[in-house]
Amino acid sequence: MTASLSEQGRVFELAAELFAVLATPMRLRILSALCEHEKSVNELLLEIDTTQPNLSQHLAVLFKTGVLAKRKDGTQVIYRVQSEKAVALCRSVCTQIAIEMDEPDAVAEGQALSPRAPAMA
Amino acid sequence: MTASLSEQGRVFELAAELFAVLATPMRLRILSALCEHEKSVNELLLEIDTTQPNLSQHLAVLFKTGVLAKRKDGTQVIYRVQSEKAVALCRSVCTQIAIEMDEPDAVAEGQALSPRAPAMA
DNA sequence: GCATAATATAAGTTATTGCTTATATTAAAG
DNA sequence: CTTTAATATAAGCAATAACTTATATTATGC
Repeated sequence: MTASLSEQGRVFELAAELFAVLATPMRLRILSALCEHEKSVNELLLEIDTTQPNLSQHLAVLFKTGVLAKRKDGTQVIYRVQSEKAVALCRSVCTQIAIEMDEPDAVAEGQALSPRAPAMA
Repeated sequence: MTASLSEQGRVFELAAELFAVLATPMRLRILSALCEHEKSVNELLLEIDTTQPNLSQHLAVLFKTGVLAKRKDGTQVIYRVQSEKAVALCRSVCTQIAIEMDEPDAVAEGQALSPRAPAMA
């Protein structure tokens, strides 16, 4: 933290924006699914359990913020990961959380996301 | 990404929760201020430019999620960073954004948070 | 004990967000 | 052309979240 101090305010705004984009389980699920390989909306719809419009909306958010890229193939639209850095971010957080879910002991001593729930933080 | 696959759903929920906690400039500012050293609410109030209740509320969020810890000293409450991992996360994101703000060139080629705005992603 | 300083909580307001249902677009197939 | 498949957009709604103003709590100093 403690960025350049000159445009610090702007930095925090942009960082908060990025965190907000990743702050929903649906979008993390989508991102995770696309980590395997690029997929069409229909393919995603098969494994993600939501409605088509809802999926489209989330994809739009991820696209607009540069996390995903898309390409048209005939009548289909194929999405793929664009920002490897965003993926790396999610991966490290999720990995850490998964670890702490398996080790409920380490949680008690103050590195948890929540005093009760195991987490990353 | 792509966590344990067993409790993947829960992992995404917790990860999204953490991201949500960090998804506001105010809380990033607070965290940044507390990175220097622990501070009382009043001290924070001097450098953060918001109202006292608003600050208290944000501190409560950061405390409840384990990002901050607090300690009472007489009539004061002194907050400090509890989750070094959360700090590391913010630091890496903010650093990356600051770098990209200084290098508008690198942004154009698809690693930006937004097609327009420079960012982390 | 009373006044005051420091912090927290409550209540109300507004804006945003995620979801749903319904409709529009676009392209391929026939 | 017309129909159908694939995706996007629009409109509406309910829940959440951040902020404000006002009030409550708690501890200290007199």
